[in-house]
Amino acid sequence: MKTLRLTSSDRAILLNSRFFSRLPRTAAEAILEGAHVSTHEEHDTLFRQDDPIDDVLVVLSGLVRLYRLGKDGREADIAVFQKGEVIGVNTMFLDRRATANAQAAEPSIIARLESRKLHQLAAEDTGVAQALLELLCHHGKLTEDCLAEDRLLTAPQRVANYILSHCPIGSESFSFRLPFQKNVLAGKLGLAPEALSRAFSTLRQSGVVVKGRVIEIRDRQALEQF
Amino acid sequence: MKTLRLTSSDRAILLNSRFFSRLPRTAAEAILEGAHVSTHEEHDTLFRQDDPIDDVLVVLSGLVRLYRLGKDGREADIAVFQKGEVIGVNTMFLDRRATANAQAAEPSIIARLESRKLHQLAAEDTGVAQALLELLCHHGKLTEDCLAEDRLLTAPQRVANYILSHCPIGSESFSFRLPFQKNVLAGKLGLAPEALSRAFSTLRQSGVVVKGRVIEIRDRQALEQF
DNA sequence: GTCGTGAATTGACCCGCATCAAACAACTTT
DNA sequence: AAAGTTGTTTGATGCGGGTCAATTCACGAC
Repeated sequence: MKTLRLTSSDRAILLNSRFFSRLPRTAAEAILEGAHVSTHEEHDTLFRQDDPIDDVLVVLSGLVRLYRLGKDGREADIAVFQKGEVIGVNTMFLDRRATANAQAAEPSIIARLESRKLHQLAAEDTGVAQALLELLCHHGKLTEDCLAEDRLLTAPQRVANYILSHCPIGSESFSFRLPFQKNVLAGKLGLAPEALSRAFSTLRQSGVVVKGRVIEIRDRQALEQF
Repeated sequence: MKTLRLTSSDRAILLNSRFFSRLPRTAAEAILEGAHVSTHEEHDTLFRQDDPIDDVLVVLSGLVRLYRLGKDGREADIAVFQKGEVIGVNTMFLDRRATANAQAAEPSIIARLESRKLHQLAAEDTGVAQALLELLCHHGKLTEDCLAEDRLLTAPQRVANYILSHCPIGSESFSFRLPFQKNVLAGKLGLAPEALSRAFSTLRQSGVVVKGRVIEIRDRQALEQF
């Protein structure tokens, strides 16, 4: 891993991200001031549970998995972050210690923002605070969704849900490419890879065709009522 | 359900709550201005998923269960709120629609704060925003904890965890009274009531004695390593 | 105290998914 | 083309916990 300054394309990615685009421009600039960039290989650990955290991370490219460890060493994914998503805001307002482990799930480029500075800006500028509030609410909702899905849905239902969430409204049949390995998807859905595979083959009878990373949906209705 | 103004003891409960105590005093006063109170019987519904929400709720007494419904009518608890806890902040910064159902799990008294006003105060006063940020981070962490527990721990382990979280540090044996029905605890832990019961009887061999709502712990060590 | 009602427990059974092992497939490497 | 390497699928098996039914228990009303 090496640390660099931001390139102009890095800046562009950041400024277009969901979070930055809600930030007052001056604040966005101020935060970018102290930003650095690091590159990581697959399986690199970005931080570990209970580590003291001084930076907020933003994924510029690649994929980051956030997970907790059980006593027996098993891993439970809490969240998966893609390009433009922000990691570690929670930490900033708690005790500054990570509540989970973060690991690159593919080769990744990560922007690191000083959380002290961001925290301070939030204390000075309600626009910044507002953006953070929206970000946290959004994260919170995703986690809640996840929890509810775990408790209410079977494996094929979760997968059907995931597929539908990638389906443009109105279209009856369509196809898309998984944004990451099935491995990672399984973790995100709280499944073992084998269970994901079996779920896909169950869904075949509802018009889901899987070819490598490409998912094709032939009958949206059937999926919805699964 | 009937709606009233705040009594002075209501005010006291609010001002001592985790959230209000972090609020600038003037802001706290301002919010209390427009506050109302409602009383509810057990099983009363406070709001339903997708309902438009105009108030943030604070539990003055009793207990509120937040849950989602599955297609088949099964319920999955997202969170349980006790005295002094705040419900519906997420909603305020999203699309103002409830992401879950809320129901009184026992006879309850609820304070209702105008979320418009709170939102506005947050936009004017970074102190208010700060308090909200901390609140959201805290909620977020609890939900994450829940998700991780669901995925990593068996029923007896979750129960052991719950018990330990109520154990004052340092004491080797102690006892406490469950703050709500086992029913509710089961839901909170993502278990059927029967599973909770079985978990308790599994833990008996580790020195846990259950008498009605009172839990007695004889051997903390044994619990921790479960 | 007795009674009655809802909560909690226990037993029997079954389903979903984790786990382990092995076969396959898609890519690299040589 | 052959041999790894890594990701994915398939099969066999076992455990955890959900569900249904039947008691038993706890607690408030009387």
